[in-house]
Formats: sequence, structure tokens, C-alpha cells
Amino acid sequence: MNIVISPAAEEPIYQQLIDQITAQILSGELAGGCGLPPIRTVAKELGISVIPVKRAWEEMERAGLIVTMQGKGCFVAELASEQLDKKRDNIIIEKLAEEICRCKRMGLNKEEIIEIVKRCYES
Amino acid sequence: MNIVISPAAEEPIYQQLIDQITAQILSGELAGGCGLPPIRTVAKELGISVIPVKRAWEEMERAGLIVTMQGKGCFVAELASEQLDKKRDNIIIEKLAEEICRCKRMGLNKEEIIEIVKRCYES
Amino acid sequence: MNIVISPAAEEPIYQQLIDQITAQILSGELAGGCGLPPIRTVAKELGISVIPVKRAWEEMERAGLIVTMQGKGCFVAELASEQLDKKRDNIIIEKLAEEICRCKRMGLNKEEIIEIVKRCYES
Amino acid sequence: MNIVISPAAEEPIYQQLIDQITAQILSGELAGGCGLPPIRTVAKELGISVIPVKRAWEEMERAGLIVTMQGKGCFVAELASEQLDKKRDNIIIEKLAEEICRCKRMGLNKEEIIEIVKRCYES
DNA sequence: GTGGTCTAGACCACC
DNA sequence: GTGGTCTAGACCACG
Repeated sequence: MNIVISPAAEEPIYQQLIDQITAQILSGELAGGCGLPPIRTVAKELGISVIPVKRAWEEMERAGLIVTMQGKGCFVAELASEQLDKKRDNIIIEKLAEEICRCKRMGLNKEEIIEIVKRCYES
Repeated sequence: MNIVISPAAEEPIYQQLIDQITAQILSGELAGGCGLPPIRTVAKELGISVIPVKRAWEEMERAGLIVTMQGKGCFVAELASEQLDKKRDNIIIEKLAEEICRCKRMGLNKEEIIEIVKRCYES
Repeated sequence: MNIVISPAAEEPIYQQLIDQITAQILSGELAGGCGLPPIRTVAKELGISVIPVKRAWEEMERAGLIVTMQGKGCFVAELASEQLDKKRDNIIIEKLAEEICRCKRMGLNKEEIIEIVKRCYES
Repeated sequence: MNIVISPAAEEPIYQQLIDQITAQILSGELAGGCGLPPIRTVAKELGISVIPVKRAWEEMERAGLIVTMQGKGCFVAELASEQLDKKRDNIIIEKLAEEICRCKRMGLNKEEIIEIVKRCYES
């Protein structure tokens, strides 16, 4: 549970949870079948309320990224690498491509964007 | 005032106004010195309250895109094309950088993003 | 919340709030991390609408004096005493500089103003 | 009529007029008995409406700085140098002294304030 | 006629 | 419970 929460950030806490855990699942850091700690534990460890944790879990379950086994807890869904890639594309890349196209329309060229990408990865 | 508002959208009305008018100013569609219609007129025409209009105007003034003249109304700021380019870049780049950081958090690495950028510019 | 509002004053209500609360934060009377009462409560207690309270809070957040935590309320920003001193100076000095510029416009010269300064420090 | 108006400034136009003309009267630049141009002329030359000019004249007359001679126009009041000094003090210095005392209470020392004064006169 | 401020009340997202 | 957004209406300062 390598998670960092900024309680004062504009992004809601439950969304910060979704983003970070989804990233760990899609990157393979959290492997399929791997169990997640109980939500109360997560809440306590992060110093936040149970409510945003519960909501994050719910939304990830709805997205098919985790599954709840009644009485046993939540587990990372076991996805074929194909499905995993597809999810990755859907969730991450689509929005980025849209944003890049917007910039393209506003007159930025390829090299300028790549420059920004590099800058983001340096900071 | 070529503006379309989606009252049901998840983006607040004032933000929709900011986005669309800013785009028109930065693209030159709304030229410097050009007067904007009174906020109450805009509100009436769009079928919304004055509040979101006023807030949009305020934020654009804070961003230096428009100026208010007491008792006369609001006008598009007269910016040298240099300043305008700079503002355009700042505003466009800021959003893009945010999106890239999101992808970074989600586990995409630099090369993958650059690949997507290239794909966007080919299509 | 030691605040006094003069509804008839020429200074707007939201500005009176900003002035008084900012002074309390900068003087340490309201310590960093300390929670502010809910804006609706403040409004009720002062017998005013929520609007000016909200606006005051917004401007103080923009100035980095307070932070909003979603669903939890607003808190005095935790600033290192260095930062706090800097903010204090900025805020105090800005007002003074404005006043001095006014005097400059009114025809006072540098020596006359310095004379007044000295007189203030003697009495 | 050495006057500069900033139509987009926060300070109302009529107040800008009052400030600048009062400064010229108090500094002796506009001597007692000296005639002021007709308000319509002033308005035209400054590219502003007659309304703020009229209001500025009214307030300066109320302050005893100018006098209207029916059918002849407005003239700078003829004040003994004593009266003039007194007005100067009342109008300009009182506010400044108050502001300086506020800064003194907030912990600024004499040298810091003199430094700020110098900076204001350099810019 | 313009924007600036304020009131009173509502619904929603988040914790 | 908290703040965020919005509506509908009012009064005032400014030009």
C-alpha cells in the first residue's frame, strides 16, 4: 500500500486512491489475485475516513479492477494481459490523446509537446 | 458570444464559460479592446444566473485576459502578440502538463507517452 | 472568531473579514493548523449572508493564509515562521507603499514623509 | 491641466481627478485665483465623460479648494498659506500617519519604513 | 446602463 | 457535517 494522500488537494481523496491503486494494478506492481488490506486498515494507515476508501474500492470493483469475496476481503482481479492492456488504454491513454489533439489544434508542434513531457518526468 | 452551456455537465458552468471565452481570446476570435456584452445580458441569453458569469469574468480578469472599466463594462485586454503567445502557451501547457502528470502517476513511462504524441501527430 | 462587522462602513463586508482575520493569523492569534468555524456558522453569528464570508475565505486561500479540506472545513495554513514573517511583511508593506504613493501623487516629497515617519516613532 | 487618467484602474476616475488636482493646488502648481478650464473641455481632453469631472469639481468645492463663480467658471480658492498648510495636513498627512502607526504596531521599525519610502520614490 | 455587493434560499459532492 | 455551485432578487457606486 504505497500510497500518498494530500488531504488539501483539489482532487478528492477517493479519486487519489483510485488513481494510485489503479496505476499499481495496471503496472503489475499489484499482481492479480493479490489481496488488499481491509478498508478500515487502509483508512487508519492513511489517516483518513473510511468513506473515501469505501468509495474508491466500489468504483474500482465497478471498473473490474478488483473483486470482493464476501467475508474474505478484496482482491486484485486476475486479468489476462490482453484485457489488462485494454483497460490501460481505455483508462489512461484516451484522455491523454484527446488533450494532445487539443494542443495540436491550438498550434503546438510535436517537438514542443515532447519537451513538456520530458520536463514533467524530470520534476 | 458563441457559447454553448451544458447545465448538466460535470464541469461547472463558470468553468465552461472560462474555457470557451479564453479559447476565443487566445485564438484572436475575440480581438483585444473588443467589448464583452454586459454580464447580465450574457446570463439572460444563456438562460443562467449572473453568478457563474461574474465568476468566469473575475477569473479571466485575474488571468489578465480581460479588464473591467468602472461603469462601462468589460473589455478584452490589449496584449502585444508576444504576451498573447506567452499566455496561450502557459494556459495550454498547464493543462497538458497536468494530464501528463496524471499518466505518470498511472504508471506510463516517458517513451510510451512520446509514442502516443507521435501517433496523434500522424493521424 | 473575534470579529466586528460594520454593515454601514464604506469598506465591503468581505474586506473587513479579510483584514481582521488576516491580522489575527499574521499576529499568531490564530495559530497554524487551527480550524476555522464553518462559513455558514460565521455568517449566522455575524448576522450576515454566506456570500461575503465565502469570498473572504477564498481570497485568504488564494493568499495562502488558509487551506480548504474537502468535506472537513477550512484551516489556518501551517507556515514556517520564516514564511509567515515574509507574508506579514508583504501584506503590511503593500498597504503602506500604496499610501505612500498616494502622498507622492499629492505632492509630498521624500523628506517630508520621512519627517512624518520619525514623528510617529517618537510619539 | 497636467492630468493622467487610468480608466481601468480600481480608483474611480473622479477620485483620480480629485487626487491630482488637489495635489497641484496644495503644491502651489495651481495658484490661488487661477481659473480652471470648463468641465466639458476637461472631459474632452481626457477622453472621459463629463460626469466624473463634475463630481470631482463638486467635491473639491465642498472641500474649499475651488470656488464656482456663476457664469464665469471655476477658480482655485485663494487661501492664506496658513490655511493651505492646514488643509494639506488634514487631507494628506493624517491618513499616512495612521498607516505608519499601524505598521509600527505590526512590528516594522523606523529604518524599514524609511527604506520603503525611498523605494516608492525611486519607482 | 455598467459592474460590485449583498440577501435568502436551494441542491450537490465530499468526508 | 463540510464547502461548492447555482438561482432570483435587491440596492449601491460609477460613468
